[in-house]
Amino acid sequence: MQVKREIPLYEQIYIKLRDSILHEEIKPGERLVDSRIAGQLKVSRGPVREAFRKLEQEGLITNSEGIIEVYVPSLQDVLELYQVRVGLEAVSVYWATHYMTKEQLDELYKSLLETEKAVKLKNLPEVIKLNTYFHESIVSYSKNKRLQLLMSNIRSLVFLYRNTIFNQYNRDHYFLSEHRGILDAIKEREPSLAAKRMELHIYNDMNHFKEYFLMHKEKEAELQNIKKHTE
Amino acid sequence: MQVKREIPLYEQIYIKLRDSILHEEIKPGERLVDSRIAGQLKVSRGPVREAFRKLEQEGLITNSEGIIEVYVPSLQDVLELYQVRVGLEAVSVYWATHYMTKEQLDELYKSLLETEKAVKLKNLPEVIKLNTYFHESIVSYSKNKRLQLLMSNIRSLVFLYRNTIFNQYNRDHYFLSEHRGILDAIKEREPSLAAKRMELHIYNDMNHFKEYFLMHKEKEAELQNIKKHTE
DNA sequence: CTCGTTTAACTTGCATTCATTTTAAACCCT
DNA sequence: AGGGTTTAAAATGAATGCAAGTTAAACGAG
Repeated sequence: MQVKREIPLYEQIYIKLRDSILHEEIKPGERLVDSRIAGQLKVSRGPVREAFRKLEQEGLITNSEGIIEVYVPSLQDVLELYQVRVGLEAVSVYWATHYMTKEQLDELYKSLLETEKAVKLKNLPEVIKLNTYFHESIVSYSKNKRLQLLMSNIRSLVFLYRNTIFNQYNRDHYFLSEHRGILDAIKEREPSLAAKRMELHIYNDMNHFKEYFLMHKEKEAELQNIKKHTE
Repeated sequence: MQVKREIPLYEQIYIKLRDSILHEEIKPGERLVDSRIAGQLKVSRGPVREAFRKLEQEGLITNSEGIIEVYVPSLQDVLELYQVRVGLEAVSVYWATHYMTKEQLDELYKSLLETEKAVKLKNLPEVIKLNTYFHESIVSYSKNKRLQLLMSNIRSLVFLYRNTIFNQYNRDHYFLSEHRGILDAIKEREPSLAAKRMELHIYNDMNHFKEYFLMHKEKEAELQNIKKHTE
């Protein structure tokens, strides 16, 4: 019999802070002070500092001259993350094509139908959920643990950014056919084709994100202008 | 003017341990005890523990039930790392093709000639050095900071593994023409072709590594058998 | 009111100390 | 000698204490 050792405090604090950052209870750019957090959580500063080091290595917080702040991704950062995703998800689907069973594939086709429904109903949260499911499934079917680890880190950062700057960017329904194209390539057991389609899909996604971002910034600038003139 | 704050101890310890692991002064599987290291470095345990958390997050050490050990990669792990490399380096060369200047390209061609010389002279350390230079250059020309970060982490782990299990696996000279093919594609400014060739190159590398590994294991098993019979 | 100085609070980094658990060695009894 | 118990050493986890530096507020002189 194995007796489980309880999870150490620094690990619990790490998870708690990580979640708080991803759920925006702690906002990007916000400063983190070990003593303050230790006080809030009623623990000593030691474990809090250890948690900081983990978050720092993960990229969720920055440490510049001893000043700890929640990571604030720039557009450049997000584009770089997308480029990395292109590489990693292409490899994912390449190997997933080798390993996925017919049942697993059918499941994804089914989920795709649900996504279509959700798009028609303009149920955005559901669309996002299903879209995430699509990508995460394929990554997990790659049977590559490291790929999964890297992708989960990246997803955190992209997720953080999206929720930070604007609630969601409204993607059109074009991605449905792209998803279908990827599944079709898997069905035909053509890993390279599947990878190619995944690449294009994510590049498209990236470009839409970029456009939406710039549009958003423009609007913001306009608002600033109006504000200035009325002052 | 900026006055630089001195580097904190935990950071120095992190770097020191990291290097020690990569240079095999600390061997894979070896247990790390914070109090012992603190004693050796004549510091307190606090900063050592913070360094541990960074190394842990980076994947260089494992933490199972509070027992900290240097990461021992399995063959599966290394193959997974190679698969990840395929994705990341393909993306690297894709973007490097956009950004590399003629001078930078010429420099790599020149380095390739040197590699050929080194291969002829069977100067293995030089070959390895130049090979690493080739790949790292392309990653850096991608102008993607995150890509560079991920690749440096991965390189550490692969490096660790190679040096651990056997000193070096002896790759044939075939990779020279593959490198040349990649550079040619960059010269023609064909990002997709360059990416494709990089993929194939790394997959080839991976397969050779695998073969070499299994051969090595076989020999080891034989030696074990002989040992048993003579006991 | 503004600029500069003083000073108090805060923050970080590191060391020391303590409690608990784990490991290993010594010991004893049969 | 073998097996089990006792006990001492070591290791982890966490709290507290302290020094040095930074920030910011209070204060006062011009």
